[in-house]
Amino acid sequence: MSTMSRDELSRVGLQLLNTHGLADVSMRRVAKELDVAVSALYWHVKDKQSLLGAVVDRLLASVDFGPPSGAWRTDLTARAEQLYETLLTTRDAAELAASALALGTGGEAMRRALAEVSPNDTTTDAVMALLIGHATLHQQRLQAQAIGVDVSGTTSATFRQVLDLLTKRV
Amino acid sequence: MSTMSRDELSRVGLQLLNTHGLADVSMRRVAKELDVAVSALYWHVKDKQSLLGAVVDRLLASVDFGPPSGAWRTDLTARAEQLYETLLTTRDAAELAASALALGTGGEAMRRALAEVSPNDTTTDAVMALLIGHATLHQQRLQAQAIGVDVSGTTSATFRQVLDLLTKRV
DNA sequence: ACCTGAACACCGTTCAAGT
DNA sequence: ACCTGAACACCGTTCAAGT
Repeated sequence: MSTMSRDELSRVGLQLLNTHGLADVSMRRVAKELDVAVSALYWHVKDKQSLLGAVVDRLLASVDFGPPSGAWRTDLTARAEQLYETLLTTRDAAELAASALALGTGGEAMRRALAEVSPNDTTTDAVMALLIGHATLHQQRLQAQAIGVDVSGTTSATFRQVLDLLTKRV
Repeated sequence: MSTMSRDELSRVGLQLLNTHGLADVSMRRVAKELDVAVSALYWHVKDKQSLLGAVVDRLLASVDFGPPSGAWRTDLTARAEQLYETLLTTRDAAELAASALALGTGGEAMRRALAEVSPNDTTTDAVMALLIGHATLHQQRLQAQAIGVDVSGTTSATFRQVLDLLTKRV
């Protein structure tokens, strides 16, 4: 009677991600939140990676890109920055997305959104890599600053600078 | 009498990484390999992340860069490709390095090696991001191909192409 | 079709106690 | 200084059994 579904699982998963971080998005935690047995989850979802993939997809679905303007450089930059912001804004989202992408269990919407306004595949790949890589590295700054630690010698360029370098405008 | 040391731990860790993958580099597994109690490890190492950081550092120490030639584009490309190869050659190395870099627990040698031959910080940051991002995404291809699954719509550009795009040669 | 309960084989970390 | 043993609080996954 709990109307449990794959969609419901990813909702709870995303909520746990936001409030407690990736470490707390466990099968047991999600089950507890839904007040069901852990084993019940496996009826709706293949395994944990598949659940995490659904969480990434739900997160990406919340990003609203709007229609392309026609100027690819503008569109690509705008979309990349929107995605970058989402990855940094949501707790542990960069790590989550990276792993989903690496395992092929989610996050395809990201690549699709970029490919739609990209002039060619190589550029799409480059922006994807930059996005994932820079977001991953940015974590260190946040982490370090939070503890009040020396931050010199770590990633300092903004995503925008790096993106401009790639699209040849600097 | 077992000559256990921080260095020894990272040696065993790297060996486990190569032979069994990241999932098997656990405190308990390393302890078993050394034939000591798990708790003994905590005398030599703060926690698991610190052990993994030491493993990354050991891996990077095995890369031999050679002195700079003077032409930054050549040097930067060469070093980036060497690092890229290392990340792809060693099992789960991309994921491991990404997490160590993100948490600030290891991998600084990577950034140092690139900065040494890079014209400016923004370029260093860009190459770092590309390196981590592209290596992460590349995993999907390997994973997918291993299971004989459709690989279209995934990262297809080589690291070299993407790197050339960044250093403006295409 | 959908869910429970119990079990299996693991985790990281702490800490008193030993030598 | 360095290590053991035991405990604590967790994991993901499977599977017979229930409704």
